[in-house]
Amino acid sequence: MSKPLTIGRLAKAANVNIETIRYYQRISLLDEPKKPLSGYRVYPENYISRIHFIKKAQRMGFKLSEIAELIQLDDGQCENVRERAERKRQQIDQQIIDLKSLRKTLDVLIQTCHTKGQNQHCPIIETLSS
Amino acid sequence: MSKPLTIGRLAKAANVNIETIRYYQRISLLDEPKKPLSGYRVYPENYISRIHFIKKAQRMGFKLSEIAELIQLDDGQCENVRERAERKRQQIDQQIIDLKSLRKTLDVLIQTCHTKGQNQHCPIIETLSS
DNA sequence: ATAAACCTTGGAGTTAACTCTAGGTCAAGC
DNA sequence: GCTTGACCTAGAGTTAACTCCAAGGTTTAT
Repeated sequence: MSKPLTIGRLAKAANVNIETIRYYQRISLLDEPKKPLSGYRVYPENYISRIHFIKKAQRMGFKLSEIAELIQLDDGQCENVRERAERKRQQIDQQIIDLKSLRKTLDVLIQTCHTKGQNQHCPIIETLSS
Repeated sequence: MSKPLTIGRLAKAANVNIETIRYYQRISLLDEPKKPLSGYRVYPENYISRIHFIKKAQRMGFKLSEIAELIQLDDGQCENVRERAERKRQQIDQQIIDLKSLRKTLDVLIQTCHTKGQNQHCPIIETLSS
């Protein structure tokens, strides 16, 4: 039978520092499994994907507190949860729009580089500051 | 004639704390205008949009050091600048993909809320942890 | 059965990005 | 012309998100 998922193995599997997991537990972003009477804590397998989720959301610019909120959407009653989800979705829409605009600016920059040679002053900042 | 753009007015116009501007100057993300022999520093108008740009880029998940890089793309020679821009664009593409996936998950959650009533366990985390 | 590797608790240290304070200088309005 | 609010410099303090450390207890591999 396969080895129990201790904190160290979880850290390796999820590709984070072991201390990061303890930190997430301290701020209750992750639940800490009960400590068995003797021995080490064992983590359920789905903690791996839970950490992946956190890391991905972070890369998208969410703060840990926002991620905690997202996770809570998952198990809350449907009252104003829907409203919160809708607000979050709007934020995301805006973020996508902004990123696309930045992407386009970079495209222009790259094109200018290709065709005009060096020393062209590109409109990267001006385009994005509207 | 209009009042000179001093640091305080710039802060107000760009909607940031005055100390944030001083901080950006300290880390040379913004140039500090020369201090006139007597009186206060005056900032060019385009500093307003420059700060807007910084803030927008930050909301998209760029670190200040990355933003400094983006700004430098603007006035560098074309040598490997293009390469850096292309790498950055790829990052952005991935970020857009991830955001779209998150958006979709939220949509599903919202729909489920609408149609199924409360107490449905929604797949928000599972969907995003791949 | 013992050493190497791993876990536990508690707390301290680090980095990025601000934000505030103090103690002084300057200038715009009454 | 003087007061009061804005600016200046230099440095300290704060918050989020880790990351590291010490001094022990536990497991596993040889």
